Amino acid sequence: MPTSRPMRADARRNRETLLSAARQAFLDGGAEVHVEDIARGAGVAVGTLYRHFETREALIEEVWRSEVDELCAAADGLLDRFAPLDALRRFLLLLVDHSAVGKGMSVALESIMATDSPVFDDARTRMADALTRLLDAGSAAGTVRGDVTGATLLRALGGVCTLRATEGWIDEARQIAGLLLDGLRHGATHPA
Amino acid sequence: MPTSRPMRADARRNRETLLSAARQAFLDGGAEVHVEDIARGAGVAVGTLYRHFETREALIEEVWRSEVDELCAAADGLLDRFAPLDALRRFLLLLVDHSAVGKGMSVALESIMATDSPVFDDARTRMADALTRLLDAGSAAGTVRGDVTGATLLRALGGVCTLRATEGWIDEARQIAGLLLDGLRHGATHPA
Amino acid sequence: MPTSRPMRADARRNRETLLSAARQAFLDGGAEVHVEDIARGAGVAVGTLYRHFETREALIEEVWRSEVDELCAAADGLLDRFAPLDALRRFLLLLVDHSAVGKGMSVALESIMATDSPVFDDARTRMADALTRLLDAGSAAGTVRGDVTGATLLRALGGVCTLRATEGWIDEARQIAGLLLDGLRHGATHPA
Amino acid sequence: MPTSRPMRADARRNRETLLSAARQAFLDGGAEVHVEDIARGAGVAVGTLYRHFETREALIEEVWRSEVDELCAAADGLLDRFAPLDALRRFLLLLVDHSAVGKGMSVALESIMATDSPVFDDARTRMADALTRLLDAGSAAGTVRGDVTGATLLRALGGVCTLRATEGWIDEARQIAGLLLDGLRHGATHPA
DNA sequence: CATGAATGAGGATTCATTCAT
DNA sequence: GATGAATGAATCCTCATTCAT
Repeated sequence: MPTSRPMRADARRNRETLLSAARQAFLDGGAEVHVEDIARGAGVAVGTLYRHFETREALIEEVWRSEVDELCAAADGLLDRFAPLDALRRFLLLLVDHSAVGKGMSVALESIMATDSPVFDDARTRMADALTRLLDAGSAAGTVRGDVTGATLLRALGGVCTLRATEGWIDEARQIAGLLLDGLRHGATHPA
Repeated sequence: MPTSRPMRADARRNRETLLSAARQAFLDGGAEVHVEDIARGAGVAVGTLYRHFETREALIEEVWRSEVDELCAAADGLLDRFAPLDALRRFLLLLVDHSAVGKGMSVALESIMATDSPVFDDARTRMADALTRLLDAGSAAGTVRGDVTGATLLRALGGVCTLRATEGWIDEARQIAGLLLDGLRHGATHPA
Repeated sequence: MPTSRPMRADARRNRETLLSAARQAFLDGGAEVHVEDIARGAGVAVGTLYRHFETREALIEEVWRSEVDELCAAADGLLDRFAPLDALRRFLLLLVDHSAVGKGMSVALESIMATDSPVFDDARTRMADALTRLLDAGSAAGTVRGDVTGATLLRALGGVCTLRATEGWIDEARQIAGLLLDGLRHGATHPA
Repeated sequence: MPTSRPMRADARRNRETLLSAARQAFLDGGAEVHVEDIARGAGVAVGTLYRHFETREALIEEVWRSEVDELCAAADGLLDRFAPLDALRRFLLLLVDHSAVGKGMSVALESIMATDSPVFDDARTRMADALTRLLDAGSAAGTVRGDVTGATLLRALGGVCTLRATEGWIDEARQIAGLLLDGLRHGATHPA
């Protein structure tokens, strides 16, 4: 009886479905989603939800973790392939798109930033670190001002993701990203 | 609450105390404060709270309205006394200070932006309008780019106010305000 | 606003009713009574129960405490008025009657003895102390053997109270009390 | 479970293991053990548990039955080899030891006595009958008072078995057994 | 047969709101 | 008018039992 036998196929599927349902529920109804709703949204009973996630909080945390994982990886990937400023721009737009396709990032970001619960310390730190890497690269290249930290930019991104199915929000979000990018270029030593 | 009969002095005092207590409670405990706590904070019983405010939502709305009134008035006052770009800068810093002195603006803004509940439509619209007046003045003067709406800037301000007693958040908030301001100047026809 | 204004008449009445209902519920259904049942039994809603008692456990504890208070007081009263051995005999019979009139003592005793939860340490200790006083008096008078502690007698009393609406249980309980009493006299220095 | 086909060796082994695990679980955690825990303790999955026992209750009943079988057999064995009063004394001490060696008797007895569920009627009756045989023998020999029934003594034994890993409980249990024995001798026609 | 994932009724607790005092 | 006790729907979580793999 190995401690971690590979999860049964249907169980893994349910786990994924639950995570998706939770993401969707966050998008639809904000942060105070009810476990019953998530379960119903995934087409399973609450018991199943609790088999996969210790508590409501644990599920929420997991949703965030996966979102953050994805984004951090993207940030590093962009840095490998593009010039720093361009990587930064693309990352901000990625954030917008990420929110757009309903991946739940908007709520994630919002919660990560709006709370100081230790539960999200990790997510916050990793996001801030990813942003710091982008900013530092730009700063080293002289195309981004050097006095803004990843943590600060993370806060500033709130507006990009704080949206709720408003008409035309995508263009709005892109414009905000553009504003911040212009602001970051403003004091650079080698203005692009 | 018939307009005809003026409210008794103690009743009016209770009303004000309740509004203050609610503001303070929002600051201390986020948005999901309990009515009991607000009432206790005001030194009255829940029954008294309900005499003055139809529902919990009505009280919250009222708190927001007064915050927004104050800020909108400030925006117009600044426009009267300063050049548009300067007025905009001062307004952004005012927002930061407003949050700083515990006036509850941060939570207000957050809620106004993060919800699309019709309850806050009014507050949202008035805030956006105030910002639009500031932006339009700058745009007319050629010191602010002309393609950003008040509604968009309102969203972008989320990061300025989304803070929770973090060490050094004031400097962070000011820096974000600065970033946005620089971004807004970037495409202006007459760069300052 | 004095910290402890005397409780309103109807509130006090509800509190008492709830305690009675809880006692009755314990008698009827053992220790795993449901809060809803207790509340219904008292003719109030669960919310009222929770206004008076922090948690289910707190209510149970309170029931026990009042039962134990009553019995300990009785023990001391008997010692004042009767010779030690007689006081002991009367106390044991009192225990039987106490169970008989549905005061819930049986379940109380059972729970007190069958658990080592710190919640009941106090109740256990006070009961044991009361019994020790009775035994010591008898021992000093030479009518009760001197090597049995109150704690041990408390355990031995389990059988007196462990009963569930059996036909003829009162006589049975009295007989058990008699057996123990005879056992306690057996090694006395001055057999009665 | 048709009697016709003998149970497979591994199936029988699982059944035994489950009974042991249940006994142990009762000892460790009281009466409200969870089926999952029992199954885990036996190293099998719940499904296997349910293959062997219709319901949780059925398993519990089975545990009790085997305990009671063992004790009743012991009672009769003692009567064959010792004088009635001696047999009774030894039986009471056996009960103590039985509890001591973790055979689960304490919980069994407790449950048998503390419930009037028809589920345990059988166990209760057989235990009472065994005690009655011991008492009757003593009564016939004139060394035990004749007016106490096995059922009553069964109830009185509660205190002997109601124990939870208390320091020094064995001596306490033996002393209680001694008290009861002395009480039973007290009114005998031929006091020992 | 064994496994352990899924079910879902049931139970404890919270809190906005009402209403007797 | 003020008080704070009572209400009860709503929510999170548990666990005996079933059933697909």
